[in-house]
Amino acid sequence: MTQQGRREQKREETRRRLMREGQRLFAEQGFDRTSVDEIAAAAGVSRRTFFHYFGSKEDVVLSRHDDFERALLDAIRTAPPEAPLLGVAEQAVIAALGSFDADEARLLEQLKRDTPALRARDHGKYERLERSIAGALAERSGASPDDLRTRLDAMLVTGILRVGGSEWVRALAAGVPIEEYVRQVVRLLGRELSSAPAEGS
Amino acid sequence: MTQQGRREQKREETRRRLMREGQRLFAEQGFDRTSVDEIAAAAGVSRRTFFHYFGSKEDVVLSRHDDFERALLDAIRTAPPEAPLLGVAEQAVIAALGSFDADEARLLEQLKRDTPALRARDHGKYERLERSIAGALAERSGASPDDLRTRLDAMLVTGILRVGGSEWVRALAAGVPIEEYVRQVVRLLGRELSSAPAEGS
DNA sequence: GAAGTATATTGCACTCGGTGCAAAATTCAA
DNA sequence: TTGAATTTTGCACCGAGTGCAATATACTTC
Repeated sequence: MTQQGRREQKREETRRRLMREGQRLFAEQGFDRTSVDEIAAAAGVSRRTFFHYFGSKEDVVLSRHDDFERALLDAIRTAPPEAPLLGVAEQAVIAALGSFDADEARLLEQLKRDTPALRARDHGKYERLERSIAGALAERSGASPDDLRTRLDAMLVTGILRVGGSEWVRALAAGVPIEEYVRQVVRLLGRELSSAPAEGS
Repeated sequence: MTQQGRREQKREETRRRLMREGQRLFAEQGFDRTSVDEIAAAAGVSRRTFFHYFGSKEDVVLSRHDDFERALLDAIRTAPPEAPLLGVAEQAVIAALGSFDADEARLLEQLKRDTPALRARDHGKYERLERSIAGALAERSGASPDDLRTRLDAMLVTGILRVGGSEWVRALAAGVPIEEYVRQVVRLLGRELSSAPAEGS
């Protein structure tokens, strides 16, 4: 057992290099004007190898989502069973967004702003996330993940994460702490929805 | 002026044929296992021409969205200015979903269920729709479309449309009228959110 | 250290979606 | 009928993504 994890280590290293070079090129010349071949070459690796690390070009940018998805789902699962939905959402989103590098977040947000393909893929991820959240919520409540209420709840959590996250990044310059920001988002949402719709029309 | 709009008429006809054949092939063999060449051939037109009618393969299926997007946005714009958000959402979603063919909706829902690429593109459309909704809401309220509250409101409307629509299609067999269904969705949402989150944690 | 096994990397050929361009066919207005 | 506007088409091209088989590299065993 001279070196147990040299393979794994090298793999990790290559992955990082691909991400670094990818992000750099994207930032410099835009997402669309950067080809996979270019990224692979910059990372000193073959085009074919690139696809062994990332399933798509978009994943170079969006793979970070997997990290905070995990954090979010964990927070939902470990929340006290009697907590109200918005409370759970608040904690979960804070947990997810907390582990986020400011610079990287800003770049990501900017790339998403001017790259339709990236936005589409991004939303595709949110769609899958929403399903996972529905699953986690269903575990908590004992209901089915396909239950209407469960789906609506999942929709809310996802929406808070998405909109809150994006707006928070934009406000990052002001140095607002995440906790406070998310709390305000949730408060705003609660107020918006407590005004009942017209019942008779 | 023998024929004023024969061009336009023929164009419309070709478009319809492409959609019909596309939907048929998708239903028969699945979205992924149907190529653009196949659709074009079935419609008796060249592959290149296909792309003069649809920007992408997905659009063959999703172009209907444009119709009910218009209906939705119109409903938002013409809503009384003092109406509460959930009321506006309710009316708008009813208006949008009302003009929907049941069979086609079911096929679409099924295709979306087992085609990731389609789901992704679908969500991409919702993303754009959410922005449009934010714009319409901003017109009403005088706020900016980038305002946090406006964005959250737009998120809610989109979510109601998306989840409500999808669930409604699943329940179509039971013959529940749209109005009632959407109203229940909104009521459920309102109840969910009126329970305030824990303020001190 | 050498031999053998597992895994990573690579090149290659291929499919498919999508686009630019210019020529040919069609529709429309004079 | 002539000529302009527009549609259709073919063709060549790019880039993303995949399957496969060969080669190189890391790890294990003796």
